[in-house]
Amino acid sequence: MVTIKDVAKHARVSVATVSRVLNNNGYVGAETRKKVMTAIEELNYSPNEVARSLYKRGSRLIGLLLPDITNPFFPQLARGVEDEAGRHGFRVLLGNSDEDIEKEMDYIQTFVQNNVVGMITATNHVDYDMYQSLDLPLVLLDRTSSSYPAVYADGREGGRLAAETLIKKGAQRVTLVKGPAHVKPAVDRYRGAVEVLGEADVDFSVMSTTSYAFEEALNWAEELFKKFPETDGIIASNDIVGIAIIHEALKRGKNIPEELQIIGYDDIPQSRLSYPPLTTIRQPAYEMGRRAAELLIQRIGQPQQEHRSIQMPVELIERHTTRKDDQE
Amino acid sequence: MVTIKDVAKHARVSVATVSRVLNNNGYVGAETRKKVMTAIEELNYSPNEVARSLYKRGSRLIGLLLPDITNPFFPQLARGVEDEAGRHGFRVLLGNSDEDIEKEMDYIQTFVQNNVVGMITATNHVDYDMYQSLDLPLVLLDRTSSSYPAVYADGREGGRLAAETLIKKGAQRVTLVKGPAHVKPAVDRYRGAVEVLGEADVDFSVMSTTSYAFEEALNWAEELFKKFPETDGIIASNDIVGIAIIHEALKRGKNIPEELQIIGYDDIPQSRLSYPPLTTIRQPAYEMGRRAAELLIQRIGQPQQEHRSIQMPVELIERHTTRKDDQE
DNA sequence: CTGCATTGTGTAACCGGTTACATAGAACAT
DNA sequence: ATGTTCTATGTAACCGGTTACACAATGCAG
Repeated sequence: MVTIKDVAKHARVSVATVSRVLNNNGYVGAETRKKVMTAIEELNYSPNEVARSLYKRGSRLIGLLLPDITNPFFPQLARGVEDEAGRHGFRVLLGNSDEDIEKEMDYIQTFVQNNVVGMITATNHVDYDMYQSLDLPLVLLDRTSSSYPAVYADGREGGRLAAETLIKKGAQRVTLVKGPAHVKPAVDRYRGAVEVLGEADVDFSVMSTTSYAFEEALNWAEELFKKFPETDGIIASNDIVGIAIIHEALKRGKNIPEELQIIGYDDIPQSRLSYPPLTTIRQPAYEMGRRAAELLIQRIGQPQQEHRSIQMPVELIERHTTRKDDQE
Repeated sequence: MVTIKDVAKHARVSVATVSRVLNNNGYVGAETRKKVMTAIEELNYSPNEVARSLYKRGSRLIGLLLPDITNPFFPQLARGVEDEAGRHGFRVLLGNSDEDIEKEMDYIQTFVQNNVVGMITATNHVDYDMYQSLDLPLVLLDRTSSSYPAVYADGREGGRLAAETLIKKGAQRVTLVKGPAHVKPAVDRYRGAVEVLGEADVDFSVMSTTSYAFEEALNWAEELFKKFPETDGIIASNDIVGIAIIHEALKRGKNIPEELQIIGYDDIPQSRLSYPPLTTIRQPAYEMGRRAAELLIQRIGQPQQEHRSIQMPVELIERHTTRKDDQE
């Protein structure tokens, strides 16, 4: 490994001078600068980030904690933060918590041990000691809290929008699929939907599910049709179960959207690929990730700043699992 | 931040002693050990990984370079390596190359700057200087090379298997979708399929595509049916375009699998969710990631070892876009 | 010509760990 | 009793950077 000392020796200057040209601070003579530059070139030197980080007490790393990148909603968030972070010279240390506190704490410890300069986390547990005692810039992503800045989409509004849409399009017996109770955004959108359904002139039932896992999505769908065979409008807890429901409905010979309307949540990329393509409530995932990184980097610059949260708009993406306007 | 010095002071011993109890090496008296342990507890101390890494010239980080975690095949690889790495106390620094050499080189630099102890990479460019001059344990994932150990699935065999299956099930006019030319595994499976199709008594045509992106998948599908409306068997370049093809076929009123059979590649989780569920060639992605991490960690232990590659089996997953055996 | 500010460069302390080496007491062998 | 080995602990060098500080040369004002 070629170190700053090698460069210094090669250029016949001190390490301090090399460091100064690297960081472009302090005084360096034009002549000297050139010598150093060539030495760096010739030795193909690149500074050790670890050493720098030790002295500076801060790396160029950002910790990113997500529930599970295997769920197609999250890779988009991740790319958003990664791309924006990269644009500012930061890199991402990624952790999947699987919504498990143990893992979450482990990762946070790792982040701290590696001197990350900030953290972005999609957690339901900001109120734990672990976070409280952290004195790092921190931004919540896809989650909210009164104590930290956050970037999130309005789940309640999303839930309302889904329910309103279904009602407006003439669904009479709505089934609302409720996501896992320990996942905050899932309950937000559930509540939003219930608010609207409760006020409207429709029958509705709720089916609870306990996970978003692919493997179980088809089971939820099957269970749903067993319990509520007469339903003519389904609000899925997310696009995955939405797509699973399309599958199951088609299997049972239901006509979509004439007999049965379905509306998903998230607008993951594959929801336009289903047939019929899934109507859904879009969360701008990539953009959310990007904004979170932006916010974090801003706070790394001025940590004192009072915190600002960003609520992103949700949006109805009308595809073909809902009817063309069926005004009452 | 609480450092080893604070602990030492608090326990009235030297930093060396604290370090010795932390690492469980050297001699430490029972009494002293206890004192140190309590001090650690009381101060809630956890050692700074950066400092350790500097001295040891090696962190507990592994660099993982993937094309794009937004493509659902890769998150599974990523989880495989992450989980296995975690089991051995390693963490993952993730980079998305987008199959772009610039980005790839940037990430590699970041990895070495951060003293990663090893790298796992899905690259088509192992032969570049960047890699040659690297003296880190390195394993290829989902790619091959004669110079490095690799974990990959047999693409040629997968292509053959897909073609054989379609032929055996009675397809007469096969369309083979060829993936991007610069992605190695894509051309392997293409070649495998061509081998079999060339020998068989069927007509076949090839349609070239230049990306795996979601946004374009439907366009490829549309183009395919325009160019080859009479096809009765399609080998998709991966499951995403497979699913897009199902969509387009259904839209055009084709009966699947009676009129048209489709076979995908990868077995991403969502391919069982399509309707009809997609028959596909499975690559054991999670397991591949896991094995790659395993292999890498092994090599970190004994770097001299001559390198072993692991070829994982591909497997036909018969779902409902192919017919129940239609023996000739 | 003198004094002060500006420019250029080097020396060494520092970041927070690990470990080689020194030192000393205890245990054991002869 | 003495030498040797084992156990226990501390001191200080080291990892590869950054930067405070010291010092010298130069420029410029008065």
